[in-house]
Amino acid sequence: MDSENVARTTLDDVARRVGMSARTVSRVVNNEYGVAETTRKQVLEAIEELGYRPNLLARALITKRSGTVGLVGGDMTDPYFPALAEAVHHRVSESGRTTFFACTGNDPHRQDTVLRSLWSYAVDGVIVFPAPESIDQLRSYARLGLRIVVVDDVIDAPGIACVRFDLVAGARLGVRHLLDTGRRRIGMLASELSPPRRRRRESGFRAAFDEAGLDHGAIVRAPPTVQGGEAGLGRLLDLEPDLDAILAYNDVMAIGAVRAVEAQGRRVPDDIAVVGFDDVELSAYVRPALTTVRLDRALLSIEVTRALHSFIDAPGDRFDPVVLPVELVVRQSA
Amino acid sequence: MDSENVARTTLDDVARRVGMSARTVSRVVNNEYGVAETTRKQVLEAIEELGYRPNLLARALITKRSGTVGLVGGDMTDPYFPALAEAVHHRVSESGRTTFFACTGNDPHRQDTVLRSLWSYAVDGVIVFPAPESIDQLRSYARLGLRIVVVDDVIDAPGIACVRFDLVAGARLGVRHLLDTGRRRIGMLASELSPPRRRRRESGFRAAFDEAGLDHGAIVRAPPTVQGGEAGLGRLLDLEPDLDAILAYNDVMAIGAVRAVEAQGRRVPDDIAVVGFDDVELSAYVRPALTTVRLDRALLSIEVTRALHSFIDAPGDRFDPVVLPVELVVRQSA
DNA sequence: CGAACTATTGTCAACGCTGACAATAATTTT
DNA sequence: AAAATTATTGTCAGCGTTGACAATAGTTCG
Repeated sequence: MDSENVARTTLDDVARRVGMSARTVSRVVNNEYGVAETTRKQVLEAIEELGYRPNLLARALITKRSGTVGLVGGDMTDPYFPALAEAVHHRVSESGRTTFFACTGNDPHRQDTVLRSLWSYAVDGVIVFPAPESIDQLRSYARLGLRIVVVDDVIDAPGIACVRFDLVAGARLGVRHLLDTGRRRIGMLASELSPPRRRRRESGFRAAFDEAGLDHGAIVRAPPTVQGGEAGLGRLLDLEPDLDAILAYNDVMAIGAVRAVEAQGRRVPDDIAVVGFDDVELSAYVRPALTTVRLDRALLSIEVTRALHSFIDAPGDRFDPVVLPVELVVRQSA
Repeated sequence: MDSENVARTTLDDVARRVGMSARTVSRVVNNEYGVAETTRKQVLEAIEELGYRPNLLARALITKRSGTVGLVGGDMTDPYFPALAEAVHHRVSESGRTTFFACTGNDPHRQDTVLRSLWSYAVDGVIVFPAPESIDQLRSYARLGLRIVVVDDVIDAPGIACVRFDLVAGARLGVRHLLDTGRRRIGMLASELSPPRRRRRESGFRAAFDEAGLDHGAIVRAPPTVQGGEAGLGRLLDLEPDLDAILAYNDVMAIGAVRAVEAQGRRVPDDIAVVGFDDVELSAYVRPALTTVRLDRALLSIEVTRALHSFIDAPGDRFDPVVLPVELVVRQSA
């Protein structure tokens, strides 16, 4: 019963079986033009019988294409990721490709490992939520021929396309909503993972106050997690004890903030209003339901795969940066 | 500036640069024994200068090993998955391997595509949450030499290891807790995705009543999502209007059930108690916090990678099935 | 009927790497 | 000093495919 020595069935095996050359079998497998109908049938039968499966490694080694796409995120446990991943997968599969997901933990070193693997497996392209300080790394992979779609950053290089949300506008929207509803002591919970160049929510935050002729409130950075949100809110309150609103980096931090506020015996939104970013499913389920700046994943998945496909199908290596609109979803928390 | 024709640097390129054979360079790259220290340095320099990166495709084609592992889940948006994925990734990376994630949408056909890709890329092994009705498929991939660790199902075949939680005990635990707290009209929200052989929560549910000498309540199957939980609860109430407790397939359904109960103007747990399964992070954040049967992901990730590594490192293709213990986490919902 | 096609199949090299083993140079041993 | 040993490097084939092109058989046409 034991069967360790299961040498994979190869083209040659199938070829021998039907008394033809491997090349002909290859033609059948790839649905190429110019195979007699009778031959095709015979070959297909033999393939079935022998359980032949093409070796994609060998194929990709020659064709330099693998029919796979990589989606590289920072953190799978960020609830923003999974639904986006599903959507991307879906769109990508329409072109007959398989998507593999990987994550970097926002560590440039891990990102390098991941990209190396993907590149080396001749993926047709990757979509990356870049780890901090990894622009040069991305550039160098692009130079090696890897087609890259970068989310949420701007990198001007051949082979790299950029898709991002208009986060500055998003933050403005959030702050304006808070100002409009009478809040004045507004703090911001930012992410400590964002490198300076990517702190666009913070820019928007400041800009909104500038435009209103007001001074902006304190900005505190913490890990973009529930715990981070809780801790960050504590620090924000230390800086500004009579805070009446906060803008959070994402919904997860916002949820942490809400928890921390309530743990203090204060109420959301009565005492402190909270606005998040993302609009993950969770945000509607939580109580109070989160008011948040929606970063529409359906939209993102469309644009990101469009960029990728344009790279794959077109000969060029340029793609104009795309900026996606955002919208404020008002629920209960603000 | 344009640089489309970036032929990858190969071993030969490096070899030519230092005036040695490709084989020697290969030795350096793979840290093999028997290279002069001076040569090694020269080669490393050349590698650096030329930006050489080994072509893993070519390597894997020969060695039949790729240093990668696949984790195949049904649904990324199930919050159980991401943290498990992170944990698995972490453990796997300790052996120097990279993990790729893929999902099947619980569709056997998609699972086939995914496994074919992974197998074909010579992954060292895969961890699979199997799609329904896909046992034969898994068997056949095992026969092709793919090392498989199956979660939550039992398949007796060489090359397949099985790791699962003791869900029967889990359901019993849940029901007993409900009975102990005075509930009598207990319904169950099951998953419509589970094929009969995998309905172990349902078995446990029934068993608990048998043991108590009582008749069990209604079982309703719905999609294992928040919406599914909401809808399922509605149907359960139709069947049994004075329900006072439910056991849900997972936390996500439980959350849906809680929402539906509250939408009806009833209270959790006062009117209807709810017990879930999984213990995802979310369950502690939601209000009322969920009472749930914890399926410890840390534990699962350990066992699952242990199984995988035993396959990879050992010559055998047998691995005794592992059954993991569960525990009831009592919070507010029951 | 021979030339000119078309349809079908085959041959061979190459993709970039490593396994097996051979060759050479340097060092030790007897 | 010759033989044996070790350290270092090289040669060659082949992993399983496909691209480029050759060859053969079958058809069409003037």
